[in-house]
Amino acid sequence: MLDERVTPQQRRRAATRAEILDAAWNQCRSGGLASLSLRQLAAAVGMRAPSLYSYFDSKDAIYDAMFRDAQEQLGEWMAGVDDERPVTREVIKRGTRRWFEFCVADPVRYQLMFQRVIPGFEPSPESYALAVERLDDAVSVLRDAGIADPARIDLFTALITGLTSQQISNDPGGDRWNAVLDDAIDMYLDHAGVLP
Amino acid sequence: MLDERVTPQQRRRAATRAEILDAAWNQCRSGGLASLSLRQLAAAVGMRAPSLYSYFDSKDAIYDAMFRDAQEQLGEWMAGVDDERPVTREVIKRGTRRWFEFCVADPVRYQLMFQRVIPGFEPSPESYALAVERLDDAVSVLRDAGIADPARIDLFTALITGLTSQQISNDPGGDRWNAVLDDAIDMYLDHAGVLP
DNA sequence: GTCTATATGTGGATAGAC
DNA sequence: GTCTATCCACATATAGAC
Repeated sequence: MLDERVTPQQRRRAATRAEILDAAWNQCRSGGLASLSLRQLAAAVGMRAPSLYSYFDSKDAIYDAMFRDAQEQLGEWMAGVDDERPVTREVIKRGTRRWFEFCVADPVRYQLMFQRVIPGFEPSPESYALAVERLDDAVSVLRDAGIADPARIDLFTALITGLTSQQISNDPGGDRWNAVLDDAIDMYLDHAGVLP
Repeated sequence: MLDERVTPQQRRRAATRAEILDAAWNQCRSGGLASLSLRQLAAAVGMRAPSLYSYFDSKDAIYDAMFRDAQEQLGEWMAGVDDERPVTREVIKRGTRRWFEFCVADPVRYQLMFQRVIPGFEPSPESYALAVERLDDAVSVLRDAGIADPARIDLFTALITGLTSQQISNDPGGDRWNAVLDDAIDMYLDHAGVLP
């Protein structure tokens, strides 16, 4: 933060990195997360494979950048949604639906964010911190709804991730579990005895 | 079924196949599903890689045999548990806990059975039929508990798989979500309005 | 600084000798 | 059935041209 000037070289470099990331997403969407190949990726942006190492230290660094990218997308997607107060049933349903939409819109992104699918890959602490922020937003909504018991919060995360991953795995493109979302929230809140 | 005699050669072959499968499970458990390497696998059973092709048509065929193996293990594990009648809350909780135990006991097995993690791999129709049988058992329990609405059943599968995968992903070896299981079943059955 | 060219070791898979 | 030899694609890393 000592020097915020951005040289043209840095701009160019960032643009190329973004282009590479974009191509990486496309490749993963069409063939699965693990199908990412540096040769094909380089070809997609008009390079040879070794040149990618000028922009990313390793293949895992690319995955990490994608992870971070996804978390930032989620942050923007949820902006303003988890802030609504007072918390009502409709607020919780709206937030959950919005999160659900984000996840089913891109199964590969969901895999990268929430499942450990790439053998050696773990997100860096900086990238992971973004994920923790999003979880904290959700926890804060539940707290303001009157739910503070950690076990009750664990039940919530299990319920929502279960609905989401079932939708992605067993009815991609459909809405079988989307149709159950509101009912699931009512079930949960009734059981918790809040927001009557 | 026209000729059920088993020659010594067939016995030997089946034994070797079983030995290969066992080694494959061990390799995946230590390095993740995707880490399976035919060279290492062959070495583990005292062969060279190409010899494996005498027993399995491809690497995916090995995954398929593992998938089938896992489904058969689940069938044995659940034998007698999903048959108890009349269905009470305790019966459902017991069945769910047993299924949960099976899943968390071997995360790699769970990944293979319920998540699509291997890029090209899909279970063969014959192997997948075993998975459908297990699901049918659970559905039959719910039906006999008075739950027939497909949407309600979808809610159940989402709830249980959510609890299980959260346990495996976020608290491996612990019992955070196991501790919520019974509460989750009560929540679900209360909401469904059955088995008061 | 960024690229091309190259080297090493890995992987799945096949052909053909025995 | 099992092996050797081989092929092709891959990730990773380094040397050197520009």
